[in-house]
Amino acid sequence: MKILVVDDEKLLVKGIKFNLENDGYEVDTAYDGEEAVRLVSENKYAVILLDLMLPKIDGLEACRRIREFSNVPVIMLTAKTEDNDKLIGFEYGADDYITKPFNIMELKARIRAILRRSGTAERQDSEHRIVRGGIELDTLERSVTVNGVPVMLTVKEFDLLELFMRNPGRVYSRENLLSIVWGYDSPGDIRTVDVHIRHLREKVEARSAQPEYILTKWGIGYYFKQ
Amino acid sequence: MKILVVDDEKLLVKGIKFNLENDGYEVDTAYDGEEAVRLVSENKYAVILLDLMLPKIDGLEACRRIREFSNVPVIMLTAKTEDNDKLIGFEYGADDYITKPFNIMELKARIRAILRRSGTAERQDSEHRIVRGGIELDTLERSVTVNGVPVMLTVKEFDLLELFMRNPGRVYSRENLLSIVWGYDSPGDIRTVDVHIRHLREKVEARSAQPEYILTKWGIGYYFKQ
DNA sequence: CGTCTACTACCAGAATCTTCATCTCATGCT
DNA sequence: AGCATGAGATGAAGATTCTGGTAGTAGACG
Repeated sequence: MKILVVDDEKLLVKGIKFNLENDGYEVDTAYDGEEAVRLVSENKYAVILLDLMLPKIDGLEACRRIREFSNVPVIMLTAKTEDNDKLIGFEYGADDYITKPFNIMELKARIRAILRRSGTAERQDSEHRIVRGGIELDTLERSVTVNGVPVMLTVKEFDLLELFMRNPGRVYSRENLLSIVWGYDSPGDIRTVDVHIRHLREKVEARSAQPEYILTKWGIGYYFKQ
Repeated sequence: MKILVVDDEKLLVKGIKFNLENDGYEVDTAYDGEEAVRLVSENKYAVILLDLMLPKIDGLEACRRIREFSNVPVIMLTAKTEDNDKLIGFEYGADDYITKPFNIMELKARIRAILRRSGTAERQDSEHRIVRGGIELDTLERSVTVNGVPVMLTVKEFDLLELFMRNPGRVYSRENLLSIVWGYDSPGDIRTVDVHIRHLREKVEARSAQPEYILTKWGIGYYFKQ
């Protein structure tokens, strides 16, 4: 399951690569349109993430050229300003688009949607309902119940919980969480994570002082009970 | 459940494909009449959306040729100007027609109607009457009653309500709603959705300040009470 | 031309997020 | 065991973002 990430911001590319690889995808990278087209012609990708603004050949043109020989799904990464990017993207053959800045959770959701649509390898984590212990989470409804009781979560709380529940046992540092849930360009304070974890525990745990699900790995970060 | 979309406006095709795939249909595309006929001869489609103006072979001729070997339902996509398209289309074997520009809800409704008629896989959401709580919605009459009292809705209000009632609990972002209800080429402001939601609430809810049916998912969008 | 619908801009209040100070507790050392 | 240290938990306030409402304009339609 290979994904190609194309953007001239190397930092962004590295961040996305890191996160997607952690999710079990294989990730190639390119920094300009020419290289992107070449890579696509030489490899078989499940999805391509393509920035609009690129050196040499821009994203739209690259998309058009790719379409000449491949039907691989393309997700365009667009800047917020340009309202029409969406349309233009579709016109040139893109399958979806996402506006920067985005957070990794959202990007992953789009990738899952694309893979589901293209029928590629229905992975366990492409499900929109996740149940672990007494916690049930539905990403379409963005709803959560604990032992059958509905719980209202805020956006950040929900995104945190979804990430944890998709990867139980895996420990995330605060830096990881900031970059995944808050976005790659979050300048935020590291302690902010603590506060949201606390709020999440208050809503999800029976006794937030002795958490049962969202546990602390001392000196490292947080994780969801295996 | 495969659908073939044929139009030379790639933008339009992509938009339709995107939306129909999100609804769980499989979508093939073609950009001229020749390719369309070839695809139909090689695949089994539940419905074909066929533009009138096409390169190589126009829509009518393509429709006629398809009819020589297949009874697959055809919905013609016609430009607004030509009033007689309808008749001509039927004459050449089309089953329905829809004038551009249309919005996705309307297109989906036509597709559902065709599928219902052709007896293909009677899906739950192909019903034309939906009742949830005190709200009854009839897509054929485009009428709505709340606790038995008829309510007059505008086009946008009705489309919003229909979408919500077909997918209770599912949360839609404003972007989702814009692209689904407003259409593939909507340049619209995101706040417009809020205003229509408010109007809808004023007509459907007992107290629109404490909505019972059309609820807000803070930071995400709107959804219909489960 | 008048009426109805749709769209946009703007504002105030509410919900959420962030920051910071303080408290508590796990850890490692003596 | 007792203590120092630093990491995590907690509480509260300020900043920010989001929503719902008002209002006014544009556009469609008869």
